[in-house]
Amino acid sequence: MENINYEPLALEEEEKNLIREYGTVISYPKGQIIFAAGDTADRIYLIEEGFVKIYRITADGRRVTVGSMRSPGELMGLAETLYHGERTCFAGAINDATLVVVRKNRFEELLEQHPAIAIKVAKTLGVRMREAEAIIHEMVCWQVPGRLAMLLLKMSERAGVETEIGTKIDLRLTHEEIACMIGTSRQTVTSLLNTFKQEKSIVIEGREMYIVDSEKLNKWIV
Amino acid sequence: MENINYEPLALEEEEKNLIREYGTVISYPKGQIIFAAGDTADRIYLIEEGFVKIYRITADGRRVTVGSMRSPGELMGLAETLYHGERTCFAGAINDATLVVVRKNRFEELLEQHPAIAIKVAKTLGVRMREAEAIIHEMVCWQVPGRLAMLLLKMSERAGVETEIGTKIDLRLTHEEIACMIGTSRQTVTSLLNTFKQEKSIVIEGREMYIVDSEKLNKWIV
DNA sequence: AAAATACTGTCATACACATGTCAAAACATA
DNA sequence: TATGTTTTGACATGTGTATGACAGTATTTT
Repeated sequence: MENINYEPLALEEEEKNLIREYGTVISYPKGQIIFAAGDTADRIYLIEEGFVKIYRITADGRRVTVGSMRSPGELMGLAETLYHGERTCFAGAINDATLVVVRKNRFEELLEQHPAIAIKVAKTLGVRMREAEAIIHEMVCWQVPGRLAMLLLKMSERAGVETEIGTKIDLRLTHEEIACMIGTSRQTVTSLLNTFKQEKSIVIEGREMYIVDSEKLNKWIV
Repeated sequence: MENINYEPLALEEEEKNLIREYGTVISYPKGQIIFAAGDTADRIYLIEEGFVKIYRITADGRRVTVGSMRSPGELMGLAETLYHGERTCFAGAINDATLVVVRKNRFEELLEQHPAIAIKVAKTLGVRMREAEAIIHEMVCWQVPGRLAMLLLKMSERAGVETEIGTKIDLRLTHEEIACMIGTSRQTVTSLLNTFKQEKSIVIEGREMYIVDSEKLNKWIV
């Protein structure tokens, strides 16, 4: 198995400071929608705290999480702001979140005055492209168990906290939400998580989850 | 149905000329591999003539076309060259192709000296991100007939030539290749194309294909 | 603390599509 | 033109996973 791993291209502290200078801080409570499809894409965001999911809603009301999840330190809302002018997806705070918001014209000034940031933005989008391509690849080639195992591993890497029991993922996602991320049904997620629990590769306590045996999870990824 | 359409963000003629100055022209015959997974990503390409497909190969030898197809006037090979240093996918000439090749360090000079190009590159990647997200969305939500219909419509838009019969798509793709693009099996493509042929939304002559009724095709896209 | 809501577990049924196989047709090469 | 190779067409079988339904269990809200 290819285990390509693009650690999210981190911004340098000085780059973040530049962005902070150009923007203002806003807080969003858990569950709040940060932007919605159809909104004018006139601003970009730097995540200071919290996790954000990017998703679409289909004509028949189904949710699909495209492009996984954005973590603290990452920029978001770049693509449409740079080009299209209108959001094509939703962004929602998975938990309480603090973001730096930079308005489009300010952001453009920033890019023009600091070409290094423009290049960084291009690099970031490059990495995300590859991530998105990897997801397409997974959707086509892997079955649901593999996709779920991969999601858990990715989440533990990005949002995991080491504990005695194992890596704790404290995102409090419902099975429904997980299903949207990997393109399957809620019931399938339920039964697969139980399978993983039985083979002792994960431990679930309430809605907290611990990855205890990533090797075993890896075996599901064909 | 949402019919988001990101026409590939075209480069201005003067921008292309700049890129041409920084690179050299190379021709590839039909079928030739332009770069392969694992290659060092030390150059980017501007397509002058011909179409190029971007694909991956799985551990078990299956091909998956991620991110559709690149057309004349488009840049390719950006993402990894900007960041990662190693190709994660293959690029193959669908038909005879002519490309301008720019080596990485020359490209970086170009970006630094012409911030407008850097911003354009970021925009291009932004558009492709959205395209990739749209594909993920389609993979999750749509069934195979819808995905095939959409592929045909996209191809007619990007590589189509108007004729008396209808829009001609002269890419000479095999059913196998089409299957890789939409994540299905060769047999399913064969039988679906026959269905489309019977309902007279497409006409097939040899390996040339004509879209004669895009409305009917659109109906397959749920 | 009670009531309402949202989430999880489990089953039975259905079906879209993969897979395997084989023959016919088209294409490429000698 | 003849011959090997690739592509297409057709069908029969198998399976992963969706869907729906309902009971039990957590979480919120009142």
